[in-house]
Amino acid sequence: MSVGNTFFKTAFSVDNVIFGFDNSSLKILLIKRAERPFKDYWALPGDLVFPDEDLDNAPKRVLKELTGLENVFLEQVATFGKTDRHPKGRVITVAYYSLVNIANVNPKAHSFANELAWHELSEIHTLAFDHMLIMQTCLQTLKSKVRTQPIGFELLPQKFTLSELQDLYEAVLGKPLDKRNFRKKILSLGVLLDQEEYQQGVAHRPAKLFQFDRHRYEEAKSMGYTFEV
Amino acid sequence: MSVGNTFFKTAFSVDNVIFGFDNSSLKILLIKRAERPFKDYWALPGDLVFPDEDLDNAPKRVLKELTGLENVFLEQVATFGKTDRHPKGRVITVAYYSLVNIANVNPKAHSFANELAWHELSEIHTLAFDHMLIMQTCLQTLKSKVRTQPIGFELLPQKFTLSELQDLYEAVLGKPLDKRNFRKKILSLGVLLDQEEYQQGVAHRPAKLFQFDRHRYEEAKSMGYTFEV
DNA sequence: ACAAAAGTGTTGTGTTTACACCCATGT
DNA sequence: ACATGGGTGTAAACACAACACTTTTGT
Repeated sequence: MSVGNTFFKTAFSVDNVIFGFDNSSLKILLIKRAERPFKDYWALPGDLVFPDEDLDNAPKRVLKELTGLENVFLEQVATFGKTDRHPKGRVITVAYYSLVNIANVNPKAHSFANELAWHELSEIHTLAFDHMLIMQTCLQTLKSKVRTQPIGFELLPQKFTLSELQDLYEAVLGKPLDKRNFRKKILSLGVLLDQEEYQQGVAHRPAKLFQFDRHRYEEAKSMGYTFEV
Repeated sequence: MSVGNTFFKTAFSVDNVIFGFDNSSLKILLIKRAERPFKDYWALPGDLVFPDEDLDNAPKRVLKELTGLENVFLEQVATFGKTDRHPKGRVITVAYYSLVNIANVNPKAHSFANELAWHELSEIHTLAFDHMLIMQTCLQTLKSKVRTQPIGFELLPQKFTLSELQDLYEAVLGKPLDKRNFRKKILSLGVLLDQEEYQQGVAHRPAKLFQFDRHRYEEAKSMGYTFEV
């Protein structure tokens, strides 16, 4: 496996599927391409990997440039490398997904050169390159991960109600869940901290607010416990 | 995302963790490196990706060169891209794993330039580069996949006994399983075809041979059914 | 006759599902 | 007073775990 010059013909990028949750729907952050190919198409935010940069750093950098966020959930999903996936040359891309709380996304970042917007998942039908496929792969990963690991919280504000959490799970899994069973299950995990605090100014019985206990959450994660919803 | 020349400094490889199962132990196929760096270390078989080759083709090519096998189970696992993972330069590598029946591996392939051998998993303690990490990541993926998808069969000969299948599961999962529960579970999936045929020449009651029903297996796979052992 | 592995059911325990009504608040 | 979503328990069905003895063959 010698590193000969003939092999430096391939470029290397990352693409980031940034999930957010708002008004009970699941969204992802897209940029509108300003250049050809696929000019004016919506696309996943991404960039080439710098030659002196660890691979995992590239999606962090992209995320921070776009949203101002650091230290959020971000995981590698898969690598896409068909020879014809980029019309301008050979570009292999590593897909990542991240989970962010939309409210925390710095709006200043939107003054970025490219047009930037949250899109509801159900309304995305075409994207540049093979980004549809990449997006669907990441969604699939999110779906299966959310059922067995407590990562849903990453998409919510610090304090949330159980109904908000349930709406989120329903949006991700794309199916309705039983309220009583959902609550029993999620509370039995012991990763929710009762804040003894309530919603205010709602035209119905105010809901209790919960926060999630990052310490117990880490324990649960490392124990690979199972959580079927 | 323009494909500028400054970015063609990175080389691109695949590495393949080839699992086999033999004498009730799980093994992987390693090559002994003939060149520096890591001369005389055991390493995962891999190669650079050709500039005009689909990424997924590269591990197929590596597998075929080494074993003579085609059309076996092969899946992408993850991509490793720390800047310092290869002492000679920047090499990003995509890890794949495959499941093969050791008996089918063409012994002629062993006349390959490099020394080639099956190693028991429990006896592998050091490998070249970051291949230990890659191997462990693939093993982890195999473990979790084998619990929920019927991929174990890929490691066995066409006809096998239920005890052989159980031995395999025990080797992969690293823990003993209850015989009666295992049989109930596996038969209830309906992916095993009773061959009405028995072992011969064994010094005990001969076991029934099963074959697995690829058709039903595909159905089960696509239905994402769950199978906890 | 003995050794070796094959084969086979039942019962208790825990988990999952299905389901309907009262409660607290704002208007 | 009414509309809105919040909050709660129980019973039936199902899945899982634990467990021991008989059968068939070769030597």
